[in-house]
Amino acid sequence: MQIIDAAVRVIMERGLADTRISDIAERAGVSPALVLYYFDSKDKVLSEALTYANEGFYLRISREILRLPSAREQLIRLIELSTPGLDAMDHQWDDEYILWLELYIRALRDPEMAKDREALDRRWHSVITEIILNGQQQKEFPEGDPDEAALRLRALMDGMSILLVLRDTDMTPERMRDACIDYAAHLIGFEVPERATAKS
Amino acid sequence: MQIIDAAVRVIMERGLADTRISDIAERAGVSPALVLYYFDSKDKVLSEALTYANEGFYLRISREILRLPSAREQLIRLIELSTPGLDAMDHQWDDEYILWLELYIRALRDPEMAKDREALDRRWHSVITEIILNGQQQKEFPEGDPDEAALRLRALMDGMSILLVLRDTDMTPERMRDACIDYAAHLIGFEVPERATAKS
Amino acid sequence: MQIIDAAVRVIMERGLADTRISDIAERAGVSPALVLYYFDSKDKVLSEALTYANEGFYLRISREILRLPSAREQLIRLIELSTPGLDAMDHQWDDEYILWLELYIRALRDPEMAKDREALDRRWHSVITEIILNGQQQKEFPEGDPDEAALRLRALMDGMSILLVLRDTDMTPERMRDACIDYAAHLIGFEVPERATAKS
Amino acid sequence: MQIIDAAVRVIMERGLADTRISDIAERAGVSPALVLYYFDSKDKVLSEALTYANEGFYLRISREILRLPSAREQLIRLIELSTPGLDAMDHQWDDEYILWLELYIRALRDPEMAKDREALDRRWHSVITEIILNGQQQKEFPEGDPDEAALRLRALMDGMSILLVLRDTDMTPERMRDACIDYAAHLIGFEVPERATAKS
DNA sequence: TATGAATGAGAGTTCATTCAT
DNA sequence: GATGAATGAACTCTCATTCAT
Repeated sequence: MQIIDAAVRVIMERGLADTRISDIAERAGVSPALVLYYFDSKDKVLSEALTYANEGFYLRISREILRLPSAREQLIRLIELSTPGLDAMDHQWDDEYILWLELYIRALRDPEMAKDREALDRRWHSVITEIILNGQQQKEFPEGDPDEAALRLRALMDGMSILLVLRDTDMTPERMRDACIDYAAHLIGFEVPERATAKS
Repeated sequence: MQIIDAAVRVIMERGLADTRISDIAERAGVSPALVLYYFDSKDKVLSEALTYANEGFYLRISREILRLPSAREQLIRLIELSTPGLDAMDHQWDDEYILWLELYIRALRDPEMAKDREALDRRWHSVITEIILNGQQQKEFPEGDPDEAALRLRALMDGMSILLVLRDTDMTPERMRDACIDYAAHLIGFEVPERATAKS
Repeated sequence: MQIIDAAVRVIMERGLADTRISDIAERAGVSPALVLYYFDSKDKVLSEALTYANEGFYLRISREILRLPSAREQLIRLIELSTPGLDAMDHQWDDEYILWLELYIRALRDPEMAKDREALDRRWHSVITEIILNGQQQKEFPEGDPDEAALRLRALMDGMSILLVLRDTDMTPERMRDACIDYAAHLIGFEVPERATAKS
Repeated sequence: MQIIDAAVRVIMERGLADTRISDIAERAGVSPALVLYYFDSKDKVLSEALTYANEGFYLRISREILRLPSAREQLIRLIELSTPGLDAMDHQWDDEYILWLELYIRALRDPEMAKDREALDRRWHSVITEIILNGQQQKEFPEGDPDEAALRLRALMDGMSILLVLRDTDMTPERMRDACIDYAAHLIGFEVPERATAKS
């Protein structure tokens, strides 16, 4: 929706804490009162915006990954799509990871948000375990604990994404991609393709 | 100082965005006006509190690590000390990682904070590279790129710390410790000690 | 009408000052916009509701009183019907006196309402004086000033009704009835019937 | 205090429901924020203003009455002082009865206020019963139930005060005074002094 | 007739900051 | 140093009212 979209943009720009209802309204081209007409309170707008954005992220990734034939390719593509600033085509979402960070911070104190956070993380987690499990069943990957692998891989991806959205001078999208692919290969037990390592 | 200490506590409890000058004053047992008498503005109090806390974290870790004889032990201890909730002795600092998160969020939009963040991260980074370099020079570790290893290890530690302070149901301090030690061993090339892997 | 009825109920429950158009609409099962379609403004709805309710009170009382043969019985019945909570049969109107109070308050500052208030009071006053006059003409009552008697009796009834709707612990419907009948008897000069005094 | 005083005036003028914090602030010559600095919320200001005003009323009356030698004179003076607009000397308090009305209305729905209302009424009630009891003990008045007399007298005074503050065309301060004195004489059993009846 | 969408005008409240003492 | 008093600037939220459909 128009308002939720505006909210997502504003949160990315100003941060959750500095987002005012009037910012969202202005961005959406409506009056502040209308924002509260649809969502009953500021908190509700922000919550819905956050979950909506994560929903979108999840859908975008799932859709593209399901097309790929092998589990290894799926995993690599998932890493690439999760790497802010890697794909030249759609830079609109480079800073989407900021929303995750904001969600995390808010989840620290807001129990409602904590539940949302856990649910979203769990879904994200199962996207990864599904791929691994699939690869193991197709004998593409060796035996192993998919949950442990996914947990570790997710954590590395998280830690690196943070550095990227922070524009850390030492971190680049390529470095993140390569590190994550290497780690995934190590954890799950598959060969790193040539191209990826070449750039590192 | 009394006020800065109070500020750190309050930020941990309420979050950066929800911390009021009066909260800090109340915690420190002084009047709100006095807080602004010493620090000229709210932003200054918060900044100083954040860097002060990180300073403390850095000192506490450095001090303990320098005592240890081997690089491997230093690295493992560094990981353990960085793992929220692992050491039973001093739970006061379990949630200190929250401060890093808050600092990251603020660094996204506040250039001043961004500089502080980069400086602190750089110092933290060099603590790790120093250990690795040392180990390599002592022939304890094989040759390798200490920067790349440190960057990757730091990212995994960050990603896992987040889950711990978020009280994620799937994550435990032991899991974090083991995963990070495994990863460090893999990246740098040393043997994982028995005890650590046993619990994983 | 449906909307006016709803308005009366809502005013009794929430008070004049806290009654919102949307409350009335909700109670009437229509949209807030429709309320303003029929009545042009919030003030108009409230005014009409107030006068409508008083109209109803007046009609209910007049109808029942005119059936009674003697002036004394009429007066006693009028007192009983005006006593909140006395008649077990129709408790729906127990708190109707609240509407008078609200009307009084509003009449303090709203000249339009002040006129309505005076008109309603005047009609109520003449209901009483008519009864007294009638009784005097029928030689049922001795000579006297019906206006003075009515004014005084009304005031006592008002003062006691307030305590009843306030659920004052010292006041009961029976106490009010007996006191008012006693006073009427004293003012106008008739005998208090046995039953009434027995309970006092 | 300055602010409470201002609040009392504003409530008298605008009514409880229409009194804004900014009205009170303006009247007191301070900023709206200061009003909330001393009283934590609008409700608190209004409550305190109401009880403070009633307190003042009670004190003013008590002080003057205690000087008088006989119970009858005390009672008559109490009635006179309670009659809005009667005493030419201090017209500042003529409309103070408005505050009681507002308090009553609010007490209908606000349990906190309901308690205050009952307490204030009870104190007012005992002022009257004390006088009656005293008169009976001094053999100035015959035997009788002081509570019943006080309840009835209070109700008449209330009912008539309302008409006076409403500026009802039929009601005058003198009429109220005479009616109340007559009623008191009748209830308690004393002689009405010449002067009072002369004017009626 | 009936309504959902939309808005403008406030209102209370919060809070960093200033200043006299 | 230290504080209470005081304020201005926001900001969220409420609500009567309007209007297109």
